[in-house]
Amino acid sequence: MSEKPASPKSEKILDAAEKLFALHGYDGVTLRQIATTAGVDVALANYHFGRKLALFSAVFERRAAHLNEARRSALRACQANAGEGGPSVEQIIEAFLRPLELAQETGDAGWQHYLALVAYINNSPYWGQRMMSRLFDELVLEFIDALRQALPGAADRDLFWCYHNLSGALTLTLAQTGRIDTLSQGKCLSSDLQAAYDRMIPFMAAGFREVCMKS
Amino acid sequence: MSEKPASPKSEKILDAAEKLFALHGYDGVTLRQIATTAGVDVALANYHFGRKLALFSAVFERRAAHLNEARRSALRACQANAGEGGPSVEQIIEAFLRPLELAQETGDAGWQHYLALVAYINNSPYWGQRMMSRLFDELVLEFIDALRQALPGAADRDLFWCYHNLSGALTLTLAQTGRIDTLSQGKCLSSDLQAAYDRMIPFMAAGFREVCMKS
DNA sequence: GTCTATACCGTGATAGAC
DNA sequence: GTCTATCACGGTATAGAC
Repeated sequence: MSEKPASPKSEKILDAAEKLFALHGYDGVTLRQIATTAGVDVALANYHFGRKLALFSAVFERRAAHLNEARRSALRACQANAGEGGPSVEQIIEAFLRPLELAQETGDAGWQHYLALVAYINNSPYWGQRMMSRLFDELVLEFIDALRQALPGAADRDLFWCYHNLSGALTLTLAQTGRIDTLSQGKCLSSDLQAAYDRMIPFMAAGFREVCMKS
Repeated sequence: MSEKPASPKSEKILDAAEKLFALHGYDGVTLRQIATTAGVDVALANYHFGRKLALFSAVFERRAAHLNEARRSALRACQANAGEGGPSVEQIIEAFLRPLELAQETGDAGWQHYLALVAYINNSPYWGQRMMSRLFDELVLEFIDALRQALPGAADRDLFWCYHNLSGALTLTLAQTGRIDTLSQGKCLSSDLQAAYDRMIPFMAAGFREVCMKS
């Protein structure tokens, strides 16, 4: 699972780029800032990764397989535990979300930055279509298949739009913008992922049922 | 409602900036691109608006009052139509969403770009907290008050987190990234806002009820 | 008051010397 | 692997035309 880094410094570069791209977006970050943050020379990023865009892609790809694996095994586990009818909508959504919470609970700040970067990319009219599908569609379609089974008779269009709602709420959560902190005057905190997921799971499950089972 | 433009060309600049900022974000756009798109000289943006950041703010502010007014009167209207108990969760959410649909149906592409820009800002860890609250919190809190009334006994924290889910789904919708087009293999289209809102309203209403009325 | 032409100077990505 | 040079492009100020 853990590929050995090409070099210690190239990992530092990826870490720095991950953090800065997540916060400021692709164009909001310079290679110089990345190099400074990583404590290396400006040209080293170029040496290891080539052009800026390739570095961006490398950051995006670095943790994608890990993430997909964690989600896939959570889905498999809940499918194995479920009876003949398969897992419930709640269980499937939980399998989709909880691995993200765990990733951010490891204390590895890198995961938090990575997920904020995914949020940035997913919500971008420019990058969203360009970069998400290749790495994530296959697994997302597995989840949607599972949901289709849990929601007999659901129309595909309804399923996809419901997934869109889930994806949007999740994206805003991962971005951790701090907006809910202000809006709620401190009653809720962007950084409190457990509170977010605890409510997202029943919320989304009820939404899926309402829209997909109205028949 | 329609303030007269400071000059014909300054409106062109705002239109161009709105479109480009929405697509590429603040740092992804140069003043030269904006000027070229607007068909004016580079220095004119500076003359009318000052620094780049001030132009960005001007774009963000230009349509905010219109949008808030449209939403506020939709809320007032559904409150007036409702009986003693006040409007339902569905009606409140509809009042929150439908004005956006209408704005984009006027054929004015500017509104579409503007709403995509709001999506960009709302989802940005950098701009989200910095720019959303001043213009939008007051009205959002009115909506949350209405929801609190429609969901008796709801805890504030639950209400805010549910609003966060609604806001996230809406944000991804407004960004119109085209991702759902690919994921669904054309069964759903980002540009089909009516399809999105038709499902968002029952979806979100069911989610609010599930989380806020579990008592 | 509105707008254009142009110049300034810092900073960016990237390539080539070491 | 690292240091440094290159050269284009960025935001912005100024001068003056209409």
